[in-house]
Amino acid sequence: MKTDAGITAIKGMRDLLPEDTAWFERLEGHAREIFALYNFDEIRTPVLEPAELFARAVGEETDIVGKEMYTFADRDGAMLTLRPEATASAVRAYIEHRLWERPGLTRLFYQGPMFRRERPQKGRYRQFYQIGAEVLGGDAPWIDFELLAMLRMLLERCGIEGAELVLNSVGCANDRPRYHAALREALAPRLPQMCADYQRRAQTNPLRVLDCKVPADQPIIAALPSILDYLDDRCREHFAELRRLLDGAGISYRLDPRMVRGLDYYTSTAFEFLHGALGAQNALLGGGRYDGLAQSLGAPANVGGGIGFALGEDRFVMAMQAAAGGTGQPPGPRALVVPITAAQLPPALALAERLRRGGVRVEMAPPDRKIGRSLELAAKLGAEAALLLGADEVREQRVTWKRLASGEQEKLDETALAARLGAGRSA
RNA sequence: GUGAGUGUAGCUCAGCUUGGUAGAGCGCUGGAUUGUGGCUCCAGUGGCCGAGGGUUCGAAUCCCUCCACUCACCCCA
Repeated sequence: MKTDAGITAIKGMRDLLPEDTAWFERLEGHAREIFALYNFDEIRTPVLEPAELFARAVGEETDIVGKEMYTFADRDGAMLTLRPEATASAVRAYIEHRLWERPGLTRLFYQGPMFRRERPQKGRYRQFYQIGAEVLGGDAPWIDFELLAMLRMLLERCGIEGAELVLNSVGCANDRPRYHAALREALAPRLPQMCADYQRRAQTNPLRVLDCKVPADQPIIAALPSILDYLDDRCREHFAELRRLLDGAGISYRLDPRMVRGLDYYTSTAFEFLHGALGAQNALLGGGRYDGLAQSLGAPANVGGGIGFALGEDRFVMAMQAAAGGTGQPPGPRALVVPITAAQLPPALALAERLRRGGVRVEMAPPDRKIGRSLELAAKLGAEAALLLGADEVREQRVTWKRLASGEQEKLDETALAARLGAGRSA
């Protein structure tokens, strides 16, 4: 909607209204709870970073860096970028503050807005929200296992059913040259038949050819060699061990040797959770291992690897709403305080203050309206009770408590009222 | 960057084919006699019909241009 001044939110950026933020808060609450169980602590990094950070971490050849970043010159000429993802920032902070010197693994989670200048569509916005976590300082398969187990718990807690875990290993720096060579060789005779995009991509980033969705190309892609046949001993054993752990814990997944990730820093383990309720943007969350990223950002060679994930809150919330069968409403006040005339406004305000100190969510009705109007308002707000305060009540030092659902009412002193409002309530 | 669809009241939409002064439901405001609600009934509020141009006596309606939004491609969370 356009305002009189013609000012609207800019393309791809939206206002999250109370009925939306209620879902985001629910998701974030569940995530914080579960992250704590796995001993993750929160990190908050700046929304602005030096442009170079993402070029180095995410990769010059990626779509994100190549054409989707909000990058601009600061007043002093420094090139700044609105973060398109947070792993690079988390690892930058990990190095900058030498967190690897703290005991044990470093487990960090984050939450906040990310920015990518893409064409908006269902489940995709230019400002979107991610929750993610990173485990830094180790590369053992059981670390990968724990991260996936944690994600399973989060999906369960959020009531999301039918999410499919897709798993692959994309190999390490050791494997890539051999696999790329094999890919190029296999592709060479077929390349002229493939779409133009992928003819170019076969040179710049052969792995991404596997991502091609053009139907005509599918038979060609199906016949290409599998990355899994080109893993070195270490990568192969790492992946095999992870799969044993997952199988042992009853965590099911679909192995997809064609699944690759769009960020260059990924190595070995790569995964996605897909969900059907999201339209074409069906990736609910994604992540993987990125051994070597810390070194490429300046960490010493002895600093261990890392693994992490990011989930798209906007998409996750859609899946939660699909599972709950509706979009829902924010909770609303527990009680509406109704001063019957303006004379009772001060005592009504005082009553509301005392109730709030007691932990009750309270709304005030404007004074001097017909009582019927105020009760109607209470009903529409979803309040459990209306608290009527007129001249009689003030004189008697009591409040008329009325339960909206049943219509029953009673004049109570404030102790009894507090008990009535406090009994058996959860937020 | 490419393609398709849609723009009419705060919201969801009808009206457009076959041009004749702008509609419905919901919401909001008030009323149905005094300090008692959700239902019902009555009334009211609210729109340069996305913008600009053209055709016409007359355009929400037909034509052109632009813009915005949505979905999809691409890519990703």
